[in-house]
Amino acid sequence: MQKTISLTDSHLTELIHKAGMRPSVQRIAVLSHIANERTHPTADELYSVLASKYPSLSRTTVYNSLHALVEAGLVRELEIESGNKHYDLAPQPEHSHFICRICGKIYDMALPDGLEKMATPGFCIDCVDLYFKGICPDCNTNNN
Amino acid sequence: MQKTISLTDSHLTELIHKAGMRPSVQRIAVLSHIANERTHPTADELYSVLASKYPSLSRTTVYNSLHALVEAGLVRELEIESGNKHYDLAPQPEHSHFICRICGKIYDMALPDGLEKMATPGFCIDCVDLYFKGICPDCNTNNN
DNA sequence: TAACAATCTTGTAATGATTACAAAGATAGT
DNA sequence: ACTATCTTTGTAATCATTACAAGATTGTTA
Repeated sequence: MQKTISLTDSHLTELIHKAGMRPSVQRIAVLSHIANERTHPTADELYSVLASKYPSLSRTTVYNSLHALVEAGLVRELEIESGNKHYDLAPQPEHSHFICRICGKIYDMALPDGLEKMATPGFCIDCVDLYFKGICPDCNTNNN
Repeated sequence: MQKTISLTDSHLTELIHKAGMRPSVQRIAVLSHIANERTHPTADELYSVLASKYPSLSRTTVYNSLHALVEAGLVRELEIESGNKHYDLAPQPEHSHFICRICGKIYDMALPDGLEKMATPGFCIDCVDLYFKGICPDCNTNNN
């Protein structure tokens, strides 16, 4: 089992504040879920989970918060699943992602250094996304 | 200037036929455009271009053709741009892709061998997608 | 070559994620 | 407390994609 470090709300508040945004309850909730659950949720998954805790929460607010957090560089958008954007905490070691075709779960994977050197000279690279697709160990076991 | 090899319609017909599908005019047109123009078009771009040549063409047919061609392994779906699937010819050397944030053009790039070995043991990888984003040489020059 | 069955195409309607927008609510600084 | 600014909320719109059913085309068989 992997040890996870929980980011407290006051720490997240500080991060949001430093990014020049107001640390609203909703933004903290969104960022906290992404940072501490590490499930790479979609906007809709975030809404479903948080709506029970914050009954007045609007889907639009989740989208607004995500956009603001991405803009601030605190959150990163994953385009690993067609038609559904997933979100991951940004300030952490660079890594790649794997999505299981059966259960849909997204896992963190290693990312080799210097991949951007693969690019043809003359191109200015500011973002590298490496996505793997296949079957995860859990689903592989269950289907045997 | 890069030398391009044109795939004739009769060759594409054969490819489609071998894949167990009927080589309809529409499918050949879609595959031919993807194979010979190499612009990594979206479904909508394909529709716009081909509709002038085939006035009765339906958007649904473009989607149907793309699905069938992807299913057959002749065409590959790129998820490099959020909310817009792009399409590329599949049977060609493995490569990665770069999208320019300014002009939106997609370029082919190298792909290092053995990337799937990055994955954590126990995972079964059947697909590797490497995407770069940034500014292309053309747009870099024009903005200086 | 006529006829049947299977496969494709087409157009329209539906879906689902995301965005636009305007009004109501909350916050920070004076 | 006051005011300007920022944020949330709900509804309506958008846009790519999919579902579906009817009509057209093709391949096969006789």
